[in-house]
Amino acid sequence: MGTIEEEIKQQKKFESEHEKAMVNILYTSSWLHNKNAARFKEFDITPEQYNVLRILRGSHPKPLMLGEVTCRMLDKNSNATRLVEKLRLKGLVKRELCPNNRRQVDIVITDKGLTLLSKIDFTTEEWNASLKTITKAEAQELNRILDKLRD
Amino acid sequence: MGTIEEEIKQQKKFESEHEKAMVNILYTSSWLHNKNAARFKEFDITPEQYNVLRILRGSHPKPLMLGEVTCRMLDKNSNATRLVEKLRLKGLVKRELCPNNRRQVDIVITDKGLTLLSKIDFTTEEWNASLKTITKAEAQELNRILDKLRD
DNA sequence: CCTCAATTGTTGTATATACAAATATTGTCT
DNA sequence: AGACAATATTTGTATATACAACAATTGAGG
Repeated sequence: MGTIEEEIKQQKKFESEHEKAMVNILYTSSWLHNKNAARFKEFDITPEQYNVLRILRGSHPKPLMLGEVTCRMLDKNSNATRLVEKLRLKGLVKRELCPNNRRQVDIVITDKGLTLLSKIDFTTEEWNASLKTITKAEAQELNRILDKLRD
Repeated sequence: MGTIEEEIKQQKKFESEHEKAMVNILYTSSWLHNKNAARFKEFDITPEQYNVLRILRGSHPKPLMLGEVTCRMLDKNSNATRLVEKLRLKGLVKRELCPNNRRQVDIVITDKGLTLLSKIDFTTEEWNASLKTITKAEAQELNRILDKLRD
């Protein structure tokens, strides 16, 4: 591991710190995603499916309709219908037509889903430790700058 | 736009600044990717295809074999064979079997590809301006922290 | 009530990611 | 030369992303 230039064997210098920061965010995100995928592999779910389960646990036992799941997802353009269907086939969530509005579909995490998440929780400590190359103050500064970038 | 908690309508507080930073990187990366996709749409290429073209322009007129393209890509797991094939069908790159090692495939950007990139270059100023919500010093600090995180 | 726009979700198609198996070629060892 | 490991790429399959078209339901206004 090293600077972003080394990682992608950049031939020419970046034109600006801003361009370099953009590439660095995209690259680091891919790196994080791969680490997450490896982390969840033994539990037979993907990072995206984990994210949906976390969202549903956050509102449990209150169900969320599909649209509410979508707007809480990290990637707003992804297709909650199909992600939820994958989880349903694994028995981790339930789908129910909402009785008072038949356009809506209520989604609830099942006991099996909650159990899976609590198993994954046990691996969180190790996970957090792997991010401790930066200090808490640096993490705060990172959050501040990223929030400002999207402003 | 606002803090990452608002963006994803987080119900509970993040457990740590580190966890929040991870989510923030993934979220900001998705946000950047979407902005990039919109930027390249009028040129009928995707951000991933643009990245490959940039890599090939960087070594032009020297060809790169597929493996060299792969290791320079932002996402190392993506499949250069198929990305390059899409670009070839658009006439933006050429593929040639390497004469001195028939396992290798040499990839070169075409004149059409170079012309396309130079057209896109004209939009770069506007693009850079949109990242100027953060200062150069903040971009530097961001780069430093991201590099350290991956260490 | 009837029409029509808005809401909510589903489906189709193209692109890219993730990973493993398969293929062809080259270099090495005996 | 023959066997075999290493290299370079291709292909298959599953997952997810991006976007648009479609369908069903609801609510508002005449």
